Amino acid sequence: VTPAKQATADGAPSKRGRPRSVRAWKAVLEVAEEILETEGYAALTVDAVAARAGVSKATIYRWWDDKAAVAMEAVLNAIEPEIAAPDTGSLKGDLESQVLSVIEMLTTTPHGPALAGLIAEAQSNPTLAEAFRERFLKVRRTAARELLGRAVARGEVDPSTDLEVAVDAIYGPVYYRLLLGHRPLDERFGRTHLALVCDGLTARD
Amino acid sequence: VTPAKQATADGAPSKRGRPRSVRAWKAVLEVAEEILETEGYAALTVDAVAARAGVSKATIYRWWDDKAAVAMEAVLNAIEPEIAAPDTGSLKGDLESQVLSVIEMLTTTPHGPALAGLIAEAQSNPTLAEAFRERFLKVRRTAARELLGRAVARGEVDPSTDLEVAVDAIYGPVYYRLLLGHRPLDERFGRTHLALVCDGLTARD
Amino acid sequence: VTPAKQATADGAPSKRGRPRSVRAWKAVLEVAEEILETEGYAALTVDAVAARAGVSKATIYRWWDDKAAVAMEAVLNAIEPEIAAPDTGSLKGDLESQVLSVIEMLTTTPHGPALAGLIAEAQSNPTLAEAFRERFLKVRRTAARELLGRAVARGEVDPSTDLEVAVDAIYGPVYYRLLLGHRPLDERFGRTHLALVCDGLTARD
Amino acid sequence: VTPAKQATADGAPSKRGRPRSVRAWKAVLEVAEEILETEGYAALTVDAVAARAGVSKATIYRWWDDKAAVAMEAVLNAIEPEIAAPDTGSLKGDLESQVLSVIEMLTTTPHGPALAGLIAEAQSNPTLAEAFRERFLKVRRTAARELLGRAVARGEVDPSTDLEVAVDAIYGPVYYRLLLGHRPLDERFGRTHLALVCDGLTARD
DNA sequence: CAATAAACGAGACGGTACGTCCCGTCTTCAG
DNA sequence: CTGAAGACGGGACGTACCGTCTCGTTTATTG
Repeated sequence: VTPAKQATADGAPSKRGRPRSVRAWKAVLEVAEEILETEGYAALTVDAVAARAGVSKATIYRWWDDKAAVAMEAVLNAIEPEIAAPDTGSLKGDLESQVLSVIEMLTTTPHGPALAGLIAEAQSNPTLAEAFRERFLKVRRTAARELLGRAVARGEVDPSTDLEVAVDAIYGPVYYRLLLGHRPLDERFGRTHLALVCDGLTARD
Repeated sequence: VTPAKQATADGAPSKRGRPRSVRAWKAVLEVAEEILETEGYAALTVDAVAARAGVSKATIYRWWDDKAAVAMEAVLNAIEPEIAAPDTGSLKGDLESQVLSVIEMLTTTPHGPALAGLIAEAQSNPTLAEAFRERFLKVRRTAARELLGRAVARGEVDPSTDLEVAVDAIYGPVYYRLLLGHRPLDERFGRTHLALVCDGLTARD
Repeated sequence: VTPAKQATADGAPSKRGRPRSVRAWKAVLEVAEEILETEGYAALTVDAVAARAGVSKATIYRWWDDKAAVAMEAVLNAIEPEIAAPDTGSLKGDLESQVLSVIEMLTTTPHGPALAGLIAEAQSNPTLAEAFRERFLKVRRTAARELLGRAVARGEVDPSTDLEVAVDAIYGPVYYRLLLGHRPLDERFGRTHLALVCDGLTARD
Repeated sequence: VTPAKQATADGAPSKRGRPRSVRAWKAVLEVAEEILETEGYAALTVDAVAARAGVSKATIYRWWDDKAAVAMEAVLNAIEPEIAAPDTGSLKGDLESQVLSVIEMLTTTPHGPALAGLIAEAQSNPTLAEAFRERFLKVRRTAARELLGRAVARGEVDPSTDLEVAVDAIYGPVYYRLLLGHRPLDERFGRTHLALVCDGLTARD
């Protein structure tokens, strides 16, 4: 994970001057994550983060555009590594392996509400929206596309299938339930949903 | 559409004193809609609505719980009637008839961003979330369920299919694209998406 | 004393809407005066005034342009009535009566440092400077001019004397000592100084 | 003019290590003077001086206690030499020679506002106040006292006159007009004012 | 001629106050 | 008794300087 602002335009940190404080950087993200997890996105204020982290507001605004940027980095920092997509030998196995673990992350950890808060914020913050797509969505959609690519190679899925639309079919309903909350987002839903998607994807032969 | 608050606790309007101003009620909703459509949810402030509508803030808060309630009613007021779901004789026809018109509404009118703003707000406002589900989602999901019911009756769809999950499969990707914006939400997407869902729903026989 | 900002442009308070809170108005000025007297001008912050007065910052900024305006009104509120200028029958008597009491006010009360702080602030705040001249200086200089007018009428002072310059001769050295602090501003100084000025003013016949 | 801080505690500059940069010292004072003259005391920030002078803030704070010290040295650097007090043979002549040139300096050069800013700052900075008295006021008051001493020697002024009070009578009104701005500080005022003071000082015989 | 020591530029840091904005509530008067 | 007007307390926002603190980089003097 890289910070939202770089010391220099080309992305390489400046070698001159006092180096960025790693302590401050870590403290900000830890506190932000903690607030997000315990009190939710609405309770995340820059003043609170600064106070709890023992950091000045100026330092926060030096490195992040606004509180949304802090929130996103805090969330990504806590989540990112877990994009596992093992090859189980079948489309259904691959899908369940990946999607059920995403659902578990969204519901059994505090990251689900945090991500929802981020997506909410993104509705009125184009910069955050773009960053979210680039740094969160992209890797996950790519992973899903790879999984689908394997299924195409195996002959399970018709090669003419639009994989972007397929990825939407897989993840759309998951985020739909996360954000709208009309029905529980649980394993049972995940399995039923994936069965339906699988049928759709493999029915083309 | 009924206002969020009733005049008295028992739901019956008071008979004494000055009657409520219909002018104020309409003006508030019109101005709110106008702001939502031209400047977006973030620019919708209660002060602005009150000033432009020539209405006092107290009046707004007398009728609505908070600005989110005003926003929701304004949006619903502008959208609601259009839940058409004609019987075209086939699942695919019914789905396209309904979903493509929803997509058109979300993208060619200013209601899409307004709804997205509302959903965003709902992430930190449980009351709004519940009201949104009850007053916006419910009717649309019911309409979709009816359409699916007809397909079951026709024998196109297996009776054991979980229709709630099917509705998620239909609408989830649409709102996913609306809220995340990673890909265009257009007719082309709608048709491809619905073809996939149709295959999934009809593959069970 | 009138507030720095009026409810309406013509100076008359608006009759519509919630009236200005007298409690808030008084609390702000009392707290400001208290801080000025105990901790000095530099310690006077809008946040501190708001917090101690139980008033929101918005309320302060609604009625005063900036903290300088609050400070000035607080100081004037505490000082103003005391512009006594009794007719003692002689120029020297009149001068001592007025100037020695001004010196006493400037040195034995906390108003001296407060006024010095105000004059300091006025160096970089033209609005405050103008208000200070209008609401503090003017009345005092007018009182001094009247006193000199009586001396002219009595024949003690030559009628051709420029009274504005005479007022400067009287008060200039007092504020000079107040602001520069190179020598004590005390009664002894006042008497010696006034004797010199008197000689100058009465030497013209 | 000597800098506010010395290299070592005993006042002797260290002989080891890199010597102080004369370039930096000059650049700081030049930039400070320039800002004072063009934008005023309020616009004088240490960051701005450092940036424009191509000097680090640390260097500024190594040589001066705070920005007030920089400002004072910059002002003194620009003004100091001109304390001329020629013997014209009469009190009035000497006074006009000295005071009118001071008034000219205060009004036709940018030093007047700069000095006013310094005096303002001194109200909340005792160190600056003391330094200002020692390094600016003292020499000028001494020069005035010498001028008065000659008048006493000549028999124009009574020997019992308190010369400190006389100096206040001479310069008090000048700084009073500079700082309060209620009336123009011009040559006309200077001549009228000095005539009055002269009358007072020579009326005692 | 290296080693050493101090001053240098750059610029990040904690801190504090600023003035603005919006929320949801409260208080008056007019109809 | 409602409604417009508009002031209120609260609290977050993002900005601006302050004076301090690292860094890596000169630049003289010392050994």
